[in-house]
Formats: sequence, structure tokens, C-alpha cells
Amino acid sequence: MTATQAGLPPEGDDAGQPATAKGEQTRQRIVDAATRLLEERGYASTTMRAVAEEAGVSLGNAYYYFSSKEHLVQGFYDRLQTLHAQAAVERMSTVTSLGQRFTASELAFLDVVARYQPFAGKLFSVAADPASPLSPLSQASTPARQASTAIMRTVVQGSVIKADERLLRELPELLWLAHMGVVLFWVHDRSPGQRRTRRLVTRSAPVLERLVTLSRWRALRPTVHELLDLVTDLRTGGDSADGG
Amino acid sequence: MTATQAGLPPEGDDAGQPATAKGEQTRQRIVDAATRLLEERGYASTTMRAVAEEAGVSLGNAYYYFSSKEHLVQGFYDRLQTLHAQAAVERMSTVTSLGQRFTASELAFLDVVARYQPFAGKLFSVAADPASPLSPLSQASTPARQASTAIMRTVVQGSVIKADERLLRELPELLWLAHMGVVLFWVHDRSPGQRRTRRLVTRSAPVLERLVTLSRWRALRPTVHELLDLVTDLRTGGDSADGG
DNA sequence: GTCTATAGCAAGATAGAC
DNA sequence: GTCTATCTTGCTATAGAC
Repeated sequence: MTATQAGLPPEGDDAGQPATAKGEQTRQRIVDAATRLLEERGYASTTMRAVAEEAGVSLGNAYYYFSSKEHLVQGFYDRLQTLHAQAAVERMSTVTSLGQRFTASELAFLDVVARYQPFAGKLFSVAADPASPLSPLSQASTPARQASTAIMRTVVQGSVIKADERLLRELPELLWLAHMGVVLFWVHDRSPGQRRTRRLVTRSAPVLERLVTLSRWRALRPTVHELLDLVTDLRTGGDSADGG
Repeated sequence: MTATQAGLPPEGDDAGQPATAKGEQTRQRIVDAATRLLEERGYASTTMRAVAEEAGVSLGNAYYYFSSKEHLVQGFYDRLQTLHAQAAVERMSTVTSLGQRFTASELAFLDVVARYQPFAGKLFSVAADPASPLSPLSQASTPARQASTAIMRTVVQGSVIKADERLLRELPELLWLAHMGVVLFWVHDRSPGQRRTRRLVTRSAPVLERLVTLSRWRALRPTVHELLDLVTDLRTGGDSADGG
């Protein structure tokens, strides 16, 4: 339903891009207020009315800058993204194996988002709707998605690993998919401190590394390439559809 | 958030289990009305008011039997499940390889759900909330989940395949995960007739079969078992959390 | 271009009377 | 079990001020 999915340019979703410095300031106030309320009270209780009041603007004004509640939450997402990128780079700086770097990146992510776990399910639910701007595949999420893939590129490029060349090229995007998998698991993880998700990461990373290494094996190459062909084919087909 | 996830018995989610025959009848009328409207007008337009009117009861009465709109939709899901199971068994009856049987089952699924694709995103979104009774991991979805896994067991048991024994035992549940992946892809697939999802199925199934076969390889066994250990560990840990 | 105030709709959910 | 209010909240609209 979205412009993204039809492969068309965006339509009215870019409402309220401020043109003046004052506007930019107001917009920021609203995002800040929303972030504060989200952290304090979760998604459901963060009503547009409450955000407007917290920001000291009228309800109409809030909608002037954000065409929906979901668009507003996007700002919150972007902030998390930035924090994750920073934390990931820092924690990756001391390790050089692919598995360790992926682990570092994901554990950094888990640390950053830990406090939001209680209401992550609701947010996730909203993002799961393909028509939502919060969907990781939406046009509105393109910057966030690219930033996330960039982190994974850093994971790959900083690591010393021998793998099939084509696989290596696709690896950042594949790791992004893996990251989506981690998120999916994390959202359902009610264990204290999200221990289970941490175990998932620390234990699957070595297997991941092993599999990547095995891609150079003669006997496995055809299968590996068949998979890569499939991924490439499904990604570049016109209509958007993912397997994340 | 759900009782399921805490490993506790259900609490208030079983609202409105009718005690009398009359109650049972009313409940059924409401489910029927909801199903009819869902098929005709999709999720968003199927308001609780519309359902109540269609069923000839008051809004409050509808809520007496179904504590939320989501609980009401569960009946619709169950119906699809049954249809899928029937169609899958039928289409599998002529093939014996694992890949072909999995393909048959999934294509049967796609045929059954094709007409609901336009509003599947909304439904999916609701089901993505771990706290929702519609979540595939919720207590309320246990019957549907088991039915779905049963289909996958049929896929496996009817096929002649040599694989690592432990993998073979876990395969039905792993195929259920794969099925969830297909659903995830399908929900985002805007191509006509969901051609892309069909391609995903038909092309990934042979790879899947190949990988299962490779599990018997000496050099791969440790990795395969490491993965199976991980899956088992994460599943049987007390708190529920998945990777589907 | 920004912003307020206010009124109002639709729809999910609830309270309380009977 | 059933109904009739009633509440809440996302969202829209309008009309006007600076």
C-alpha cells in the first residue's frame, strides 16, 4: 500500500518538514517530549495529546509536524540507531574475528535497548505492519536501514576472514537480516537481563563464522551460490518483499 | 507479558467462556459474523460495532464474549489453519522428496490465504505483538501452533530422506520456523499472485533438502549439532522466546 | 510558514443497570 | 447475559492569529 512497496516516490508522508529554525526547534521539542514519555510510560500511554502537552504545543501543531503517531516514533528509533552505532563501533574496536565483531555489535545493541524491552512488543507490532512507516522496509525507514547495514559493513570489513567472494559482498545485508532475527527474538525474550537473547548471540556467532568459512569448500560452493542467487533474485524484483 | 511467557496458567484471557447452551450459541453467532465481515471487508473495516450488528447483539455483549477484537479474530485464524492442513495433505500425497513435500505444503498455504493478502499486513501486525493472543507463541495459539507443526511432521514423515538423526527429529519444528519465514515474506509480497513468495518456496526447498542431506557429512556434523544444541537450549529454558 | 483553540468523528474498550 | 450509556484516543477539520 505504501509508496515504497509500489516502487513510487513518496507522496504525502513527508509532512511538516520545518522550513525555519524556529520550526526545527519546535519539531525537536516534540520528539524530545515523545522520547521522554515513551521511556517513562511506554507506547500506549504516550498519547498524542500527552506528547503535545509535554512539549508545550497544541495537538494540532504536533500533527503539523508528524502526520501520525508512528511518524513521531520514528524519531525515537533514529536515536536508538545512533546510540547503537556508537556503542557498536566502540566495542568492536578490540576484536578482529567476524564472530566476535558480530557479537560485540549485537551485545552493544542489547545494552542500548535494554530499558525499552517492556514495551518493545507494542512498538514491534506497529513496525510489523508493512504499511507502517515504522516497518524496517518502508521508505521512511530507509535511512535507519542503511545506517544499520553500515554497522554490519563495519563488522565485516574489520574482520580477517576468508570466505567466498560473492558471499563476502552480500554479507553486510545478510548480517542485517540476522540482526532483525535477533531483534525478533529479543522482543519475545522475558528472561532477566535478556539473558536468553545474549546466549543466542554469543553461541550462534561462532557457528555463523564457521559457516561463512565453509563457503569456500568445493562441495558447498554450488549450494552457497544457489542461495545467493535466490537472495539476489528476490531482492531485485520490482515489488518489495523480504525475508527478514 | 502473557501467562504463556511467564509459564503460568492463563489469567483473565479466557473471558466469556459461555456456561450455557444459549451462551455458546451467541458466541458462535459472533464468530461467524466476524469471519463473514473479515472476508468481505478486511480487518480495519470489521469493527466491533459492525460485528455486533451483523451478529444481532449489542456491542457490550460482543465484548462479554471476546475481551478484545484480537480474541475475536482467533476463530478466523483457526479456520485458515484447518483449510491449510486439508489442502497440504492432499497436495503432498503425490510426492515423496522432502523438498517437494515442503513445497506442496507451502503452496497449498499460499493458495488458501491468497484472498486475504490485501489485509494480511494488519493481521500480521496484531499477531506480532508478543502480548497478543494472536501471537503464534501465545497460549491462545497453542492449538494452532501444534496443528501447524503437525503438518510439518507429515511433510517429514512422508518423505524418503537420509539425514542426521537428531536433525530429523527436530525437523518438524524447524520447518515450522521456515513456514513462519514464508509467512513473513508473503505478508510483504505485493507481486501479482504473490509470485515472489512462490518463487521463494520453490527455489529454497531444494536448497533446504540439500542442506538436510549434507547434515550427515563428517565435516559438518559438529556444526550441525552445535546448532541443534543451541535451538534446544533456547527452547527449553523456562521463559519463552523464539527465533521464528 | 507556524501555531492555537476547539469541535468532532470513528472505533476500541468499559461501567453499571437490568 | 444482555443492553445502554460513556470514556478514551488517534485523527481530521476549520478558522483564525502572528
